[in-house]
Amino acid sequence: MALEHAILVSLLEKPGSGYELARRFERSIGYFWTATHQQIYRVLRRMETDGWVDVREVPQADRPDKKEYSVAEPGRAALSSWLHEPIELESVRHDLAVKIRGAAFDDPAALIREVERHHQAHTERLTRYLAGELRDFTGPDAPTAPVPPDAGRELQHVVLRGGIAYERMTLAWLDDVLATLRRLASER
Amino acid sequence: MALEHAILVSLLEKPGSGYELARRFERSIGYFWTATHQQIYRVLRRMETDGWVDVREVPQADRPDKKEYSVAEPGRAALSSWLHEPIELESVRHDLAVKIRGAAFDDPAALIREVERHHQAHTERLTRYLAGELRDFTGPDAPTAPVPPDAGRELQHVVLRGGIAYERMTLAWLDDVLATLRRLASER
DNA sequence: CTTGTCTATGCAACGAGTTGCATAGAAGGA
DNA sequence: TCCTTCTATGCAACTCGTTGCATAGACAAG
Repeated sequence: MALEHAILVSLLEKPGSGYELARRFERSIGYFWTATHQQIYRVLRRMETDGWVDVREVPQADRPDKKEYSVAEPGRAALSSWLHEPIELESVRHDLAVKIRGAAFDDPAALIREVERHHQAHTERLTRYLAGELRDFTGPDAPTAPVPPDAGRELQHVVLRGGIAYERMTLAWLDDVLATLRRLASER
Repeated sequence: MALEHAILVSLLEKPGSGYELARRFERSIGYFWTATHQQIYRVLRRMETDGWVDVREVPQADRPDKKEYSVAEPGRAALSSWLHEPIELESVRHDLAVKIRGAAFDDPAALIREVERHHQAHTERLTRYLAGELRDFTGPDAPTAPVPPDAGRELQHVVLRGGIAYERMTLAWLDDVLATLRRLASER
Protein backbone atom coordinates (compact mmCIF):
# COMPACT_ATOMS: atom_id res chain seq x y z
CA MET A 1 0.00 0.00 0.00
CA ALA A 2 1.38 3.34 -0.97
CA LEU A 3 -1.38 5.90 -0.47
CA GLU A 4 0.27 6.84 2.81
CA HIS A 5 3.53 7.38 1.01
CA ALA A 6 1.94 9.41 -1.75
CA ILE A 7 0.39 11.62 0.94
CA LEU A 8 3.72 11.97 2.73
CA VAL A 9 5.42 13.07 -0.47
CA SER A 10 2.68 15.56 -1.21
CA LEU A 11 2.81 16.97 2.33
CA LEU A 12 6.59 17.25 2.17
CA GLU A 13 6.28 19.20 -1.05
CA LYS A 14 3.75 21.43 0.69
CA PRO A 15 1.70 21.01 3.90
CA GLY A 16 -2.05 21.14 3.49
CA SER A 17 -5.49 19.97 4.57
CA GLY A 18 -7.28 16.81 3.56
CA TYR A 19 -9.40 18.82 1.18
CA GLU A 20 -6.37 20.37 -0.47
CA LEU A 21 -4.73 16.97 -0.77
CA ALA A 22 -7.83 15.63 -2.46
CA ARG A 23 -7.59 18.41 -5.02
CA ARG A 24 -3.92 17.77 -5.62
CA PHE A 25 -4.80 14.14 -6.25
CA GLU A 26 -7.22 15.33 -8.91
CA ARG A 27 -4.50 17.38 -10.55
CA SER A 28 -0.75 17.05 -10.47
CA ILE A 29 -0.58 13.84 -8.49
CA GLY A 30 -3.48 12.52 -10.52
CA TYR A 31 -1.28 11.35 -13.37
CA PHE A 32 0.26 8.63 -11.26
CA TRP A 33 -2.11 8.13 -8.36
CA THR A 34 -5.80 8.58 -7.62
CA ALA A 35 -7.67 8.79 -4.33
CA THR A 36 -10.99 10.11 -3.10
CA HIS A 37 -11.39 12.47 -0.18
CA GLN A 38 -12.78 9.64 1.97
CA GLN A 39 -9.66 7.60 1.60
CA ILE A 40 -7.48 10.61 2.25
CA TYR A 41 -9.29 11.65 5.43
CA ARG A 42 -9.24 8.10 6.78
CA VAL A 43 -5.56 7.60 6.08
CA LEU A 44 -4.70 11.04 7.48
CA ARG A 45 -6.38 10.16 10.76
CA ARG A 46 -4.45 6.88 10.94
CA MET A 47 -1.21 8.66 10.15
CA GLU A 48 -1.98 11.19 12.86
CA THR A 49 -2.53 8.52 15.52
CA ASP A 50 0.67 6.84 14.36
CA GLY A 51 2.52 10.12 14.80
CA TRP A 52 3.52 10.37 11.15
CA VAL A 53 1.99 13.80 10.70
CA ASP A 54 1.31 16.89 12.84
CA VAL A 55 -1.98 18.76 12.69
CA ARG A 56 -2.58 22.44 13.09
CA GLU A 57 -6.03 24.00 13.27
CA VAL A 58 -6.17 26.92 10.88
CA PRO A 59 -9.09 29.31 11.39
CA GLN A 60 -10.22 30.93 8.17
CA ALA A 61 -12.39 34.01 7.79
CA ASP A 62 -14.13 33.60 4.48
CA ARG A 63 -14.47 29.83 4.51
CA PRO A 64 -14.71 26.91 6.97
CA ASP A 65 -11.72 26.34 9.20
CA LYS A 66 -9.32 23.62 8.16
CA LYS A 67 -6.75 21.27 9.63
CA GLU A 68 -3.35 21.68 8.11
CA TYR A 69 -1.20 18.56 8.14
CA SER A 70 2.58 18.45 7.93
CA VAL A 71 5.03 15.58 8.04
CA ALA A 72 6.51 14.68 11.43
CA GLU A 73 9.86 12.97 11.90
CA PRO A 74 8.44 9.41 12.16
CA GLY A 75 6.59 9.99 8.89
CA ARG A 76 9.75 11.11 7.19
CA ALA A 77 11.52 8.03 8.51
CA ALA A 78 8.71 5.75 7.30
CA LEU A 79 8.92 7.31 3.85
CA SER A 80 12.67 6.92 3.78
CA SER A 81 12.56 3.23 4.66
CA TRP A 82 9.85 2.64 2.05
CA LEU A 83 11.99 4.38 -0.54
CA HIS A 84 14.76 1.90 0.16
CA GLU A 85 12.75 -1.27 -0.29
CA PRO A 86 11.98 -2.70 -3.72
CA ILE A 87 8.42 -2.44 -5.01
CA GLU A 88 6.31 -4.49 -7.35
CA LEU A 89 5.93 -3.61 -11.00
CA GLU A 90 2.85 -1.52 -11.49
CA SER A 91 -0.18 -3.60 -12.38
CA VAL A 92 -2.57 -2.56 -15.09
CA ARG A 93 -6.35 -2.52 -15.08
CA HIS A 94 -7.49 -1.41 -18.46
CA ASP A 95 -11.25 -1.85 -18.85
CA LEU A 96 -11.18 -0.53 -22.38
CA ALA A 97 -8.88 -3.35 -23.51
CA VAL A 98 -11.32 -5.87 -22.03
CA LYS A 99 -14.07 -4.21 -24.02
CA ILE A 100 -12.06 -4.28 -27.22
CA ARG A 101 -11.41 -7.99 -26.99
CA GLY A 102 -15.01 -8.50 -25.92
CA ALA A 103 -16.25 -6.63 -28.99
CA ALA A 104 -15.37 -9.69 -31.08
CA PHE A 105 -18.43 -11.36 -29.53
CA ASP A 106 -20.67 -8.38 -30.07
CA ASP A 107 -20.66 -5.48 -32.50
CA PRO A 108 -17.21 -3.91 -33.02
CA ALA A 109 -18.74 -0.86 -34.68
CA ALA A 110 -20.68 -0.07 -31.50
CA LEU A 111 -17.39 0.53 -29.70
CA ILE A 112 -16.25 3.31 -32.00
CA ARG A 113 -18.09 6.04 -30.11
CA GLU A 114 -16.76 4.84 -26.79
CA VAL A 115 -13.19 4.80 -28.06
CA GLU A 116 -13.64 8.29 -29.51
CA ARG A 117 -14.84 9.47 -26.11
CA HIS A 118 -11.71 8.10 -24.46
CA HIS A 119 -9.60 9.67 -27.20
CA GLN A 120 -11.09 13.04 -26.44
CA ALA A 121 -10.62 12.68 -22.68
CA HIS A 122 -6.97 11.75 -23.14
CA THR A 123 -6.50 14.68 -25.50
CA GLU A 124 -7.80 16.99 -22.80
CA ARG A 125 -5.49 15.44 -20.23
CA LEU A 126 -2.51 15.85 -22.53
CA THR A 127 -3.41 19.49 -23.13
CA ARG A 128 -3.62 20.05 -19.38
CA TYR A 129 -0.26 18.38 -18.75
CA LEU A 130 1.42 20.37 -21.51
CA ALA A 131 0.00 23.60 -20.12
CA GLY A 132 1.32 22.65 -16.69
CA GLU A 133 4.73 21.89 -18.13
CA LEU A 134 4.86 25.22 -19.90
CA ARG A 135 3.76 27.06 -16.76
CA ASP A 136 6.00 25.33 -14.26
CA PHE A 137 9.01 24.07 -16.15
CA THR A 138 9.73 25.22 -19.69
CA GLY A 139 7.83 28.47 -20.13
CA PRO A 140 9.27 31.99 -19.95
CA ASP A 141 7.59 32.61 -16.58
CA ALA A 142 8.79 29.33 -15.07
CA PRO A 143 11.21 29.76 -12.21
CA THR A 144 14.67 29.79 -13.78
CA ALA A 145 16.95 26.90 -12.95
CA PRO A 146 18.68 27.84 -9.74
CA VAL A 147 22.31 27.09 -9.02
CA PRO A 148 22.60 24.54 -7.42
CA PRO A 149 19.77 22.92 -9.36
CA ASP A 150 16.60 22.02 -7.49
CA ALA A 151 16.35 18.21 -7.31
CA GLY A 152 12.69 18.41 -6.35
CA ARG A 153 11.71 20.37 -9.45
CA GLU A 154 13.79 18.13 -11.72
CA LEU A 155 12.10 15.05 -10.33
CA GLN A 156 8.62 16.55 -10.56
CA HIS A 157 9.39 17.40 -14.16
CA VAL A 158 10.57 13.92 -15.09
CA VAL A 159 7.39 12.45 -13.59
CA LEU A 160 5.32 14.93 -15.56
CA ARG A 161 7.21 13.96 -18.72
CA GLY A 162 6.15 10.39 -17.93
CA GLY A 163 2.52 11.47 -17.78
CA ILE A 164 2.87 13.29 -21.10
CA ALA A 165 4.55 10.27 -22.72
CA TYR A 166 1.77 8.04 -21.43
CA GLU A 167 -0.96 10.24 -22.87
CA ARG A 168 0.78 10.52 -26.25
CA MET A 169 1.29 6.76 -26.43
CA THR A 170 -2.33 6.17 -25.45
CA LEU A 171 -3.63 8.59 -28.10
CA ALA A 172 -1.55 6.90 -30.80
CA TRP A 173 -2.85 3.51 -29.69
CA LEU A 174 -6.45 4.72 -29.65
CA ASP A 175 -5.96 5.91 -33.25
CA ASP A 176 -4.77 2.40 -34.08
CA VAL A 177 -7.82 0.92 -32.32
CA LEU A 178 -10.18 3.24 -34.17
CA ALA A 179 -8.63 2.38 -37.52
CA THR A 180 -8.98 -1.32 -36.74
CA LEU A 181 -12.60 -0.99 -35.61
CA ARG A 182 -13.53 1.06 -38.68
CA ARG A 183 -11.87 -1.44 -41.00
CA LEU A 184 -13.75 -4.31 -39.34
CA ALA A 185 -17.01 -2.37 -39.52
CA SER A 186 -16.63 -1.64 -43.23
CA GLU A 187 -15.59 -5.19 -44.08
CA ARG A 188 -18.90 -6.78 -43.19
CA MET B 1 -16.01 -3.76 -11.61
CA ALA B 2 -14.87 -5.65 -14.63
CA LEU B 3 -13.20 -8.85 -13.48
CA GLU B 4 -16.40 -10.71 -14.30
CA HIS B 5 -16.34 -9.26 -17.78
CA ALA B 6 -12.68 -10.05 -18.30
CA ILE B 7 -13.44 -13.65 -17.33
CA LEU B 8 -16.42 -13.77 -19.68
CA VAL B 9 -14.27 -12.55 -22.57
CA SER B 10 -11.58 -15.08 -21.77
CA LEU B 11 -14.09 -17.93 -21.53
CA LEU B 12 -15.71 -16.89 -24.80
CA GLU B 13 -12.33 -17.00 -26.48
CA LYS B 14 -11.82 -20.46 -24.99
CA PRO B 15 -13.58 -22.34 -22.16
CA GLY B 16 -11.39 -23.42 -19.28
CA SER B 17 -10.99 -24.06 -15.58
CA GLY B 18 -10.27 -21.55 -12.85
CA TYR B 19 -6.69 -22.68 -12.80
CA GLU B 20 -6.31 -22.19 -16.52
CA LEU B 21 -7.90 -18.75 -16.29
CA ALA B 22 -5.43 -17.80 -13.57
CA ARG B 23 -2.59 -18.74 -15.90
CA ARG B 24 -4.06 -16.77 -18.78
CA PHE B 25 -4.27 -13.77 -16.45
CA GLU B 26 -0.54 -14.19 -15.84
CA ARG B 27 0.12 -14.19 -19.57
CA SER B 28 -1.84 -12.81 -22.46
CA ILE B 29 -4.56 -11.10 -20.44
CA GLY B 30 -1.90 -9.93 -18.02
CA TYR B 31 -1.04 -6.87 -20.07
CA PHE B 32 -4.36 -5.25 -19.36
CA TRP B 33 -5.72 -7.00 -16.30
CA THR B 34 -4.40 -8.91 -13.30
CA ALA B 35 -6.13 -11.28 -10.91
CA THR B 36 -5.13 -13.99 -8.47
CA HIS B 37 -6.59 -17.47 -8.44
CA GLN B 38 -8.53 -16.65 -5.25
CA GLN B 39 -10.37 -13.83 -6.93
CA ILE B 40 -11.04 -15.92 -10.00
CA TYR B 41 -12.45 -18.91 -8.10
CA ARG B 42 -14.67 -16.67 -6.00
CA VAL B 43 -16.03 -14.78 -8.96
CA LEU B 44 -16.53 -17.99 -10.96
CA ARG B 45 -18.68 -19.40 -8.17
CA ARG B 46 -20.76 -16.25 -8.07
CA MET B 47 -21.12 -16.28 -11.83
CA GLU B 48 -22.19 -19.91 -11.65
CA THR B 49 -24.92 -19.23 -9.10
CA ASP B 50 -26.05 -16.29 -11.24
CA GLY B 51 -26.27 -18.60 -14.23
CA TRP B 52 -23.70 -16.68 -16.25
CA VAL B 53 -21.52 -19.74 -16.83
CA ASP B 54 -21.99 -23.49 -17.17
CA VAL B 55 -19.71 -25.98 -15.45
CA ARG B 56 -18.60 -29.36 -16.67
CA GLU B 57 -16.62 -31.79 -14.51
CA VAL B 58 -13.68 -33.04 -16.56
CA PRO B 59 -11.97 -36.14 -15.18
CA GLN B 60 -8.29 -36.26 -15.99
CA ALA B 61 -6.00 -39.27 -15.83
CA ASP B 62 -2.55 -37.85 -15.18
CA ARG B 63 -3.57 -34.88 -13.01
CA PRO B 64 -6.39 -33.79 -10.70
CA ASP B 65 -9.83 -33.47 -12.22
CA LYS B 66 -10.98 -29.99 -13.14
CA LYS B 67 -14.14 -28.00 -13.67
CA GLU B 68 -14.39 -26.52 -17.12
CA TYR B 69 -16.41 -23.33 -17.32
CA SER B 70 -18.09 -21.96 -20.42
CA VAL B 71 -20.27 -18.92 -20.97
CA ALA B 72 -24.03 -19.40 -20.75
CA GLU B 73 -26.56 -17.19 -22.49
CA PRO B 74 -27.20 -14.87 -19.50
CA GLY B 75 -23.45 -14.31 -19.23
CA ARG B 76 -23.23 -13.39 -22.89
CA ALA B 77 -26.13 -10.99 -22.41
CA ALA B 78 -24.49 -9.43 -19.36
CA LEU B 79 -21.29 -8.91 -21.31
CA SER B 80 -23.17 -7.40 -24.20
CA SER B 81 -24.98 -4.89 -22.02
CA TRP B 82 -21.73 -3.95 -20.28
CA LEU B 83 -20.11 -3.41 -23.68
CA HIS B 84 -22.80 -0.89 -24.50
CA GLU B 85 -22.43 1.27 -21.41
CA PRO B 86 -19.70 3.89 -21.10
CA ILE B 87 -16.84 3.22 -18.71
CA GLU B 88 -14.52 5.40 -16.68
CA LEU B 89 -11.10 6.36 -17.90
CA GLU B 90 -8.54 3.94 -16.58
CA SER B 91 -6.95 5.14 -13.36
CA VAL B 92 -3.25 4.87 -12.75
CA ARG B 93 -1.41 3.68 -9.67
CA HIS B 94 2.25 4.09 -10.30
CA ASP B 95 4.25 3.48 -7.12
CA LEU B 96 7.50 4.18 -8.89
CA ALA B 97 6.43 7.72 -9.70
CA VAL B 98 5.63 8.30 -6.03
CA LYS B 99 9.11 7.09 -5.20
CA ILE B 100 10.72 9.33 -7.77
CA ARG B 101 9.06 12.43 -6.40
CA GLY B 102 9.81 11.21 -2.88
CA ALA B 103 13.48 10.84 -3.71
CA ALA B 104 13.79 14.62 -3.54
CA PHE B 105 13.51 14.27 0.24
CA ASP B 106 15.96 11.40 0.44
CA ASP B 107 18.84 10.25 -1.73
CA PRO B 108 18.06 10.31 -5.48
CA ALA B 109 21.11 8.16 -6.24
CA ALA B 110 19.72 5.35 -4.08
CA LEU B 111 16.84 5.00 -6.54
CA ILE B 112 19.00 4.22 -9.53
CA ARG B 113 19.22 0.48 -8.81
CA GLU B 114 15.48 0.24 -8.29
CA VAL B 115 14.76 2.02 -11.57
CA GLU B 116 17.24 -0.24 -13.37
CA ARG B 117 15.43 -3.26 -11.96
CA HIS B 118 12.14 -1.97 -13.33
CA HIS B 119 13.81 -1.25 -16.65
CA GLN B 120 14.97 -4.83 -16.87
CA ALA B 121 11.56 -6.26 -15.95
CA HIS B 122 9.86 -4.12 -18.60
CA THR B 123 12.46 -5.19 -21.14
CA GLU B 124 11.60 -8.81 -20.41
CA ARG B 125 7.90 -8.10 -20.76
CA LEU B 126 8.44 -6.37 -24.08
CA THR B 127 10.50 -9.32 -25.33
CA ARG B 128 7.72 -11.69 -24.30
CA TYR B 129 5.06 -9.60 -26.02
CA LEU B 130 7.10 -9.33 -29.22
CA ALA B 131 7.68 -13.10 -29.24
CA GLY B 132 3.93 -13.59 -28.80
CA GLU B 133 3.19 -11.21 -31.65
CA LEU B 134 5.60 -13.00 -33.94
CA ARG B 135 4.15 -16.38 -33.00
CA ASP B 136 0.48 -15.51 -33.21
CA PHE B 137 0.16 -12.62 -35.62
CA THR B 138 3.04 -11.59 -37.83
CA GLY B 139 5.33 -14.62 -38.02
CA PRO B 140 5.56 -17.11 -40.89
CA ASP B 141 3.83 -19.79 -38.81
CA ALA B 142 1.02 -17.50 -37.70
CA PRO B 143 -2.38 -18.49 -39.06
CA THR B 144 -2.78 -16.62 -42.34
CA ALA B 145 -5.46 -13.98 -42.52
CA PRO B 146 -8.62 -15.81 -43.49
CA VAL B 147 -11.23 -14.42 -45.84
CA PRO B 148 -13.47 -13.08 -44.32
CA PRO B 149 -11.01 -11.67 -41.78
CA ASP B 150 -11.25 -12.88 -38.22
CA ALA B 151 -12.43 -9.97 -36.07
CA GLY B 152 -11.36 -11.74 -32.88
CA ARG B 153 -7.76 -12.09 -33.97
CA GLU B 154 -7.62 -8.52 -35.26
CA LEU B 155 -8.87 -7.22 -31.92
CA GLN B 156 -6.53 -9.40 -29.90
CA HIS B 157 -3.71 -8.07 -32.04
CA VAL B 158 -4.60 -4.42 -31.55
CA VAL B 159 -4.72 -4.95 -27.79
CA LEU B 160 -1.33 -6.64 -27.91
CA ARG B 161 0.01 -3.71 -29.92
CA GLY B 162 -1.20 -1.53 -27.06
CA GLY B 163 0.78 -3.61 -24.59
CA ILE B 164 3.86 -3.33 -26.77
CA ALA B 165 3.45 0.44 -27.14
CA TYR B 166 3.05 0.76 -23.39
CA GLU B 167 6.25 -1.16 -22.68
CA ARG B 168 8.24 0.81 -25.26
CA MET B 169 6.97 4.11 -23.88
CA THR B 170 7.76 2.99 -20.33
CA LEU B 171 11.30 1.94 -21.26
CA ALA B 172 11.96 5.28 -22.93
CA TRP B 173 10.65 7.09 -19.87
CA LEU B 174 12.75 4.97 -17.51
CA ASP B 175 15.80 5.93 -19.58
CA ASP B 176 14.82 9.55 -19.06
CA VAL B 177 14.41 8.94 -15.32
CA LEU B 178 17.80 7.25 -15.10
CA ALA B 179 19.53 10.08 -16.95
CA THR B 180 17.90 12.59 -14.59
CA LEU B 181 18.84 10.64 -11.46
CA ARG B 182 22.43 10.21 -12.65
CA ARG B 183 22.75 13.88 -13.45
CA LEU B 184 21.42 14.83 -10.02
CA ALA B 185 23.76 12.33 -8.36
CA SER B 186 26.84 13.70 -10.15
CA GLU B 187 25.93 17.32 -9.48
CA ARG B 188 26.32 17.12 -5.72
C1' DC C 1 -35.14 34.01 1.05
C1' DT C 2 -34.33 30.01 -1.03
C1' DT C 3 -31.35 27.58 -3.92
C1' DG C 4 -27.02 26.30 -5.53
C1' DT C 5 -21.97 26.14 -5.31
C1' DC C 6 -17.58 25.86 -3.10
C1' DT C 7 -14.89 24.80 0.91
C1' DA C 8 -14.23 21.44 4.53
C1' DT C 9 -14.86 17.17 7.21
C1' DG C 10 -16.76 12.93 8.30
C1' DC C 11 -19.72 8.15 9.11
C1' DA C 12 -21.47 3.70 7.62
C1' DA C 13 -21.89 -0.02 4.61
C1' DC C 14 -20.40 -2.61 1.09
C1' DG C 15 -17.62 -4.71 -2.42
C1' DA C 16 -13.07 -5.69 -4.28
C1' DG C 17 -8.47 -7.27 -3.64
C1' DT C 18 -4.69 -9.43 -0.85
C1' DT C 19 -2.46 -12.76 2.20
C1' DG C 20 -1.94 -16.82 4.59
C1' DC C 21 -3.15 -21.21 4.95
C1' DA C 22 -5.08 -25.94 3.70
C1' DT C 23 -6.09 -29.96 0.92
C1' DA C 24 -5.09 -33.40 -2.52
C1' DG C 25 -3.72 -36.23 -6.63
C1' DA C 26 0.18 -37.30 -9.66
C1' DA C 27 5.01 -37.28 -10.98
C1' DG C 28 9.91 -37.25 -10.41
C1' DG C 29 14.13 -37.08 -7.97
C1' DA C 30 17.22 -37.72 -3.64
C1' DT D 1 10.66 -43.21 1.52
C1' DC D 2 10.44 -38.60 1.77
C1' DC D 3 10.61 -34.17 -0.46
C1' DT D 4 9.49 -31.17 -3.95
C1' DT D 5 6.91 -29.52 -7.92
C1' DC D 6 2.88 -28.99 -10.72
C1' DT D 7 -2.02 -29.17 -11.23
C1' DA D 8 -6.35 -27.95 -9.08
C1' DT D 9 -9.55 -26.00 -5.70
C1' DG D 10 -10.88 -23.66 -1.74
C1' DC D 11 -11.65 -21.11 3.28
C1' DA D 12 -10.94 -17.28 6.47
C1' DA D 13 -9.39 -12.95 7.79
C1' DC D 14 -8.08 -8.68 6.70
C1' DT D 15 -7.18 -4.38 4.27
C1' DC D 16 -8.23 -1.25 0.67
C1' DG D 17 -11.33 1.31 -2.18
C1' DT D 18 -15.96 2.93 -3.50
C1' DT D 19 -20.57 4.76 -2.83
C1' DG D 20 -24.08 7.07 -0.60
C1' DC D 21 -25.16 10.07 2.68
C1' DA D 22 -24.73 13.94 6.19
C1' DT D 23 -23.22 18.28 8.18
C1' DA D 24 -21.93 23.06 8.06
C1' DG D 25 -20.06 27.78 7.08
C1' DA D 26 -19.65 31.40 3.45
C1' DC D 27 -21.13 33.48 -0.65
C1' DA D 28 -23.57 34.59 -5.00
C1' DA D 29 -27.56 34.43 -8.01
C1' DG D 30 -32.32 34.45 -8.82
